[in-house]
Amino acid sequence: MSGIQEIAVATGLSKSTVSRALRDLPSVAPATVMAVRRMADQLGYIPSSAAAGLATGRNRTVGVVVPVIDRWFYIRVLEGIDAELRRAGYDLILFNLAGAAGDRGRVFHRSILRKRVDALVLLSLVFDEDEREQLELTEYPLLVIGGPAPGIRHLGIDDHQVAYRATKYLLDLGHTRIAHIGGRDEAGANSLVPGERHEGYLDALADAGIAPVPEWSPNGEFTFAGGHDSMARLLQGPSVPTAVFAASDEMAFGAMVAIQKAGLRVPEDISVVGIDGHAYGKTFGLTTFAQDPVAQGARAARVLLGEVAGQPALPWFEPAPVTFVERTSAGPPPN
Amino acid sequence: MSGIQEIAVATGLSKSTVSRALRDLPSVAPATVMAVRRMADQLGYIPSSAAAGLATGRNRTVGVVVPVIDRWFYIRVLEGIDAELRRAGYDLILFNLAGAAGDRGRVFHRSILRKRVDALVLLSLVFDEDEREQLELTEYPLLVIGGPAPGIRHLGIDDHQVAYRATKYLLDLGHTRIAHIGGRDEAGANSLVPGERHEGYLDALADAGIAPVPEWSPNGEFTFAGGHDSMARLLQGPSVPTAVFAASDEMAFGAMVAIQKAGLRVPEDISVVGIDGHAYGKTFGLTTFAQDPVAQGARAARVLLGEVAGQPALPWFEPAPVTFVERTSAGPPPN
DNA sequence: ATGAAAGCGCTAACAG
DNA sequence: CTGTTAGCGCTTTCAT
Repeated sequence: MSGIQEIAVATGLSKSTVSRALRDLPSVAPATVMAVRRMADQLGYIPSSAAAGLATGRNRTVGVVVPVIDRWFYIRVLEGIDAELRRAGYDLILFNLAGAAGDRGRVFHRSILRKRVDALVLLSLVFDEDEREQLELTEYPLLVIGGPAPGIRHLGIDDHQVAYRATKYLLDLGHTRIAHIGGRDEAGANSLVPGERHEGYLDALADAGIAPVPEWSPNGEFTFAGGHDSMARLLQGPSVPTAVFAASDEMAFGAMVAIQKAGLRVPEDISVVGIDGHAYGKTFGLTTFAQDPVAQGARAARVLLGEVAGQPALPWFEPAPVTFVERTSAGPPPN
Repeated sequence: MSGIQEIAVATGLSKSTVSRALRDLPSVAPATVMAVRRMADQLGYIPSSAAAGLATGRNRTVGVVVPVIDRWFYIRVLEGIDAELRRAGYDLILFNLAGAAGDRGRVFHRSILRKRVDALVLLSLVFDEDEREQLELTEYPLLVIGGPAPGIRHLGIDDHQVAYRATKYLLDLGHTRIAHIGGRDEAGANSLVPGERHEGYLDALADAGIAPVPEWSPNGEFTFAGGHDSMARLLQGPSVPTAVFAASDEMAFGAMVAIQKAGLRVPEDISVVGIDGHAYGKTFGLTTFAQDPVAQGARAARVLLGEVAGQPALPWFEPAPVTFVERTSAGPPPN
């Protein structure tokens, strides 16, 4: 049924040698390795990760904590992490805080901090004092992807800058009446991202000498429906903007749909730009500032894996690259 | 640093008692439990899942295998599974076959079958002889969610029936020129779902005495872009359908966008219905046949957890419920 | 290049 | 209600 032991007796070798052969450590005769190999899968040997983990203290597993999972960005990051982990023979344990029905604390203590993972990736999460302390107590390497997180190194784009660029792009096109569909605190994400992007927008406006219209910064909740509803409301306001900068592509799509529903055209009547590089962008013709979450995830996984293997910890990351993708959703303001 | 042992000496109890107290087994004096508890977190005790796993043979983990992750359905199912698992104190290991860069076999042997999970959920996957054999060799309970999978019990909607109903709905509205945007074999999914849905469509047409137009069953690849492109092509054909039944909501959205881009209206010029119950549906006004993947995932998790706990295995599942959601994307054919 | 022996940290009978 | 005694299956010095 199970066991390195069986292989040992079947081959007439010792457990140690079999163990070494199976992990192809040096100093095992090639012939021996062969024999062990053959016997192993002849017996249908399946290693016990628990036993190996107990013995080595390593679980060959990294945890990924997401605030919610049904968001384009998180999913792509997950893909990037997964691919890299898989390549290294590591498994990925997913912790979805949203699934915990508000019981974030329990997930934290009972699951995440359990000695089950060798490293941890936190997605767009900000932590309170207590949580941060807990995290620091953990021995393993960790990092945040997505938003800056006070006290923890983080990997991601420069949110403020990209928002500034996006707004500036609209400004340069001639727009002066620019709205920003952003978010507040994402469901449990407690992330700094929405704020950073809003600031970037505000700063670009300020640098252009334009006073922001308070009603023009609705909360799109970082969802398609939220973007749509925000735009619909904007369209009914006493004065309507000629351009919209959405803090995420999904919200931008929602806004575009709302604009079209209202019988207006993009970009002739209203221009729209987003941030992300969502797959739907091409079809929607959305002009956007694309980031590469898959690469970010892969990068994170590589760094973590390296550190688990003993490499010195990287204290911080340079900002992840952003690519401007010009399509057809933005143009000069009407008339 | 670690260990139940430390707590034992610190409290003057034995390892066993501490172990019992920590897991609140019966037959431990309440006072003892208290004492152990306090000492445990005073010492910052973190249990070793590897040790527990080795001792019990249980890992408190279930694996979920997805063909690709960036699909609405899989993500929702994942949420359902995760929530239920979390509640039971189980962890979820994610296996993304797409991430394996075609190396499906390796993921299979090196990871999935490793003795690391207590149960397995397979999403919309069909297996070849060899894989099925391997799966049967595993001791733990498993099931497929999504598509029927020969040889393995499966939980999901009745794909043929829902497709039949969707087509019938269009037929009853008076349409006779109905196209079907479906899929072939999803990227590595190797699923039976697309075929079943196509059959349902064909059968409904046949029952209505309508001969299908071969060109009207394009492959939308189950993606938004695929749905869009398929529809765009349909629109350029020598003859254009008055209604489209998309095998998934995402493809339906793509089709709607293509229709609008062509200057046509939904449903006045062309009706569209989908399958799924995607969150975007409300905004798009899509009439669809909604399923509840979160519930399916939760159900699966509950069943598996029960079986891990010793309950007898459920041999099969009744089809998951489908709810007809009538919105505004379908109406009678023009003129 | 291979073997022997001692654990890794916890659970599970079996006593008491 | 609590303690003792064995392991779970693998890795890892230390010998040989």
